[in-house]
Amino acid sequence: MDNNSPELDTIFLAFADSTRRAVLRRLGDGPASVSDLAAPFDMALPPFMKHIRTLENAGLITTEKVGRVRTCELNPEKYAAVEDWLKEQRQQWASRYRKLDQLLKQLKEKDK
Amino acid sequence: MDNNSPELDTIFLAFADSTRRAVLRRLGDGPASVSDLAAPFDMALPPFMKHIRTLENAGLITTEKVGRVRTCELNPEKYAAVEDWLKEQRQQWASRYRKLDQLLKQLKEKDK
DNA sequence: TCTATATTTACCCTTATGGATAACAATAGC
DNA sequence: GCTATTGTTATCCATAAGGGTAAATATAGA
Repeated sequence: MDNNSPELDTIFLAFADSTRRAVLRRLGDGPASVSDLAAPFDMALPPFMKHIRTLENAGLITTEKVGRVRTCELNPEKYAAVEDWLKEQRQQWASRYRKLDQLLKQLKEKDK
Repeated sequence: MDNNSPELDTIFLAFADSTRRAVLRRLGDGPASVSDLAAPFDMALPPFMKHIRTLENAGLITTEKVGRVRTCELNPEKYAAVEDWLKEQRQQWASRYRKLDQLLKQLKEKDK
């Protein structure tokens, strides 16, 4: 993925908020309705819905409305764009900095 | 790292801009002065310096001024916070979604 | 010392973001 | 059919973000 990518903009911006990160974490346990997701937060529903829309626009979650209830679900595939970008960064460091090899190994070690 | 982390806020926000991502990419080739970094962009220096400060505040780069010239250098260690966060996300998916095992393997495969 | 270079400071402007409220659907259940 | 529940729409507000210009600073070099 090119650095000049509106997709990366929206994904990273979506990550840059603790409420949204907490929602993503919660959705890791499985799908949930908007009000269930909102419950832990001291925030009115309309602004909370904006966070949901931000996550959806970034492609990090999908939502579907059935009856009154909108159910949200994690879309882990989208994380691949971030993984790819980070991977490219690491590869570039490796090609330049010899002394960073150790760091690279440490980072990879954590993935295991 | 906790989801409720101002550090992650600043790091992800720093990533959420194509100019800043391009600067990071460039710094992967080695240290550079502010004006050298700014050269490829159709942007005045003062706003460009804001990007530099954003990256520095996030801890993604370090800068040092010697004489007239401020030299910027990548600080790859800081990327570990992001790696850790992504790793935690993946682990949570794995504990819940059986069918995501395949995706996990694909993501790890890309790291090699 | 004069001058060109490399920022830096001080403002200004427009748009985006994160929050709030109030009022409006739309559907589930009795 | 009423009523409570679950979103949604419409505004509004304050602050932050990304951009600009003009002028100041500081040092390198002739």
